[in-house]
Amino acid sequence: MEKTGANGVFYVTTPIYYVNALPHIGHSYTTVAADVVARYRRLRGQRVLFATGTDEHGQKVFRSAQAQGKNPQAFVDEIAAAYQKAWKAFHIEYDAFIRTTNTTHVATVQYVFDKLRASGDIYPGEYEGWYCTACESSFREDELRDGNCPDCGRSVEHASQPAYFFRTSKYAERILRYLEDHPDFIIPRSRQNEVISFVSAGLRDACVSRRRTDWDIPVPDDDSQSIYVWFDALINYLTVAGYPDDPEKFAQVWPPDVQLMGKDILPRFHATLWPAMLMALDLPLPRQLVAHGWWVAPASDKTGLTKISKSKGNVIDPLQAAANLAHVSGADGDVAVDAIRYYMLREVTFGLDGVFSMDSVVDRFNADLANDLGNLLNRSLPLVHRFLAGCLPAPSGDLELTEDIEAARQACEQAMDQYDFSGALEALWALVRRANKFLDERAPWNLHKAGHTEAAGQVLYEVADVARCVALGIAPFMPYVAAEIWRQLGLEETQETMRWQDFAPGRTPAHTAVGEPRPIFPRIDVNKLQQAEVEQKARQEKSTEGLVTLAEFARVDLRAGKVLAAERIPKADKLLKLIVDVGEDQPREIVAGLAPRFQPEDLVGLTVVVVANLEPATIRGARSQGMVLAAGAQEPVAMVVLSPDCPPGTKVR
RNA sequence: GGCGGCGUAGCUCAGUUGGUCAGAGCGCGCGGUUCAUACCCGCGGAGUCGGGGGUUCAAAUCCCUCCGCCGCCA
Repeated sequence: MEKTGANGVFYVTTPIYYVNALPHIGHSYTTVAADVVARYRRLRGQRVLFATGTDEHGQKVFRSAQAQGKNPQAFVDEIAAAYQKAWKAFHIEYDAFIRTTNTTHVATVQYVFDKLRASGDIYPGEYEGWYCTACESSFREDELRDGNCPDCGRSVEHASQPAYFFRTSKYAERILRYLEDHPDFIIPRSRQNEVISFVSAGLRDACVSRRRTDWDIPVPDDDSQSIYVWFDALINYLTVAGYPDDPEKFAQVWPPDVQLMGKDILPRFHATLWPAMLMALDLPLPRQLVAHGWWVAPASDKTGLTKISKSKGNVIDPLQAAANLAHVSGADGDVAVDAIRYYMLREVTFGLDGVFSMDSVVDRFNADLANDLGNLLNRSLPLVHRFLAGCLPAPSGDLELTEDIEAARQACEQAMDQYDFSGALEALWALVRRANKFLDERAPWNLHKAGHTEAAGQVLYEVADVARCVALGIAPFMPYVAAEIWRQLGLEETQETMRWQDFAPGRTPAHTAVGEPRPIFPRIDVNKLQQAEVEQKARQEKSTEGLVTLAEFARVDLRAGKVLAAERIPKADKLLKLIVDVGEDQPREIVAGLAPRFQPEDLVGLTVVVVANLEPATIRGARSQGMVLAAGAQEPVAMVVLSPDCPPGTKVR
């Protein structure tokens, strides 16, 4: 059952993304990383199956469609198309885009369910608990927080009904043993340790069905039940591989070589439920699971980092960042997209959280791409035209950069094997720097002046040779840029000609006629950039004295919030501390100067209007994460109150 | 509350089993160079390796403790 060498397909997956929302930076990050892996493996000559897709079932999707007055299929079609469009813009080349509403997938899910029910791993039981429709998750009584969903804080529905369970518990021991026998199963190691302790605490059987609804996969032969969305979703990896109807394909593809994901869906799903399902099906487990961290926005108040979320108004759109980068640098749009791909994988060690800021994007672009790599080409290729009539010589004698090239390739391979993308890029840049230094040391311009044009030619050959190798190395990360470098070197840049095995010294064909050098990464003048920003700001402020634009007003995130609790702040006459549910994971703490007019008990239960993206502040030792609207110029006179049926989190505008 | 991790140059971070381990990149300063996108190359760190204590001939690296931060679980 183990796929092998010649026929083996390198199978890499991203999770399938829930269509309740449009693609955001987290999705992009995972998918870009998977694309880098896929491209790297293709470059190495391996057959690759790179699968991504969309997770389209569930009540939440159904309700979102309804809310927009669309039928659910049209709704999911639209969002799936949005994902595909985004991936295209990101230069992502997947081999399969799986949608859970595909009939083949539905059939696979039902097949698996049926098979496991027949084997006894899925058994009927009684579901007792609390269900959060927003999270599609059920909780035991003791897991609730203040009677609400522990994940999102929303209210939960009591549910007691027949349901099917999967015997996760039966496989806990085996999973634990597997983890211990395969120390590299989960990357990074720290996550593996977390999972080990998670599993050591024991696993509960998972409820894998729900009361039948209109937008999910029915349990075979039981119309009263439908299949739990996570159970449905995980099976996508099997569907893509051809399970169970295409055994030939399946034999070549299974198991996945690597499954990439955000750290949030590792322990409960991919590292436990998923392996247990595979064990129950008697299928091999994926070779490796790789969990990455979050991108966070720079904190405005220096108190730490803030997770990116719409409510905080700090959403980062990498495609927008690419557009901005193209604008401020004058770089080609495709180069800018590649530069953002480079940035995301170079800036932060894969696995850790990172700060995404335009400042650091500009820094990376200038320092790494424009100065180091771009300038290497730009200072060497013109010399080939000037001294050598545009034609590289044949290499002769010992190539001086041989060891540097080989060391870079090895370091790069090793890093890529461990999904250490920043390490791989670092290794390549050591080679870039070495080549820049080599040019300085050998000064071909001086050699030429002194009449040693042949020697100058050898130096330029070696530099071009390094550029060619570096282009191979960065090709998985910056496919457009790599091809452009090859074009400028006068090489044919096709999938057949660009091969990893040619990441070796002396493989640049003799007498290659180099192309026209053209700066790929136009350097950004940071001073001008800052000046432009300052001027623009000044202009804006001046022209709009006393008035706010619609866009400015739209920056104020007003939302309905339900006051869960209120209390006086000791030794403060005017302040009350409110706990307000604004429809997020956690209710917020808000300090408000309402005490002169209101008693805490006047406020509890009210649905008020909250400024959700106000800069947080610490007032009298309490952390205030927002502001509630009230009438009254100085002292509060009346609260701005919404009708009680308005759900917390509803946008107010 | 339980388990685990982190706190190293202005910034972001590397530092396997204790002994060239006090480092890299960025930024900054100086110098060189001028082929190049004011670039590149070289040189420059008086950093108590969070505080304190301990083990050792020797600790950023092991142990204890305190402070701060984070993750998973409850």
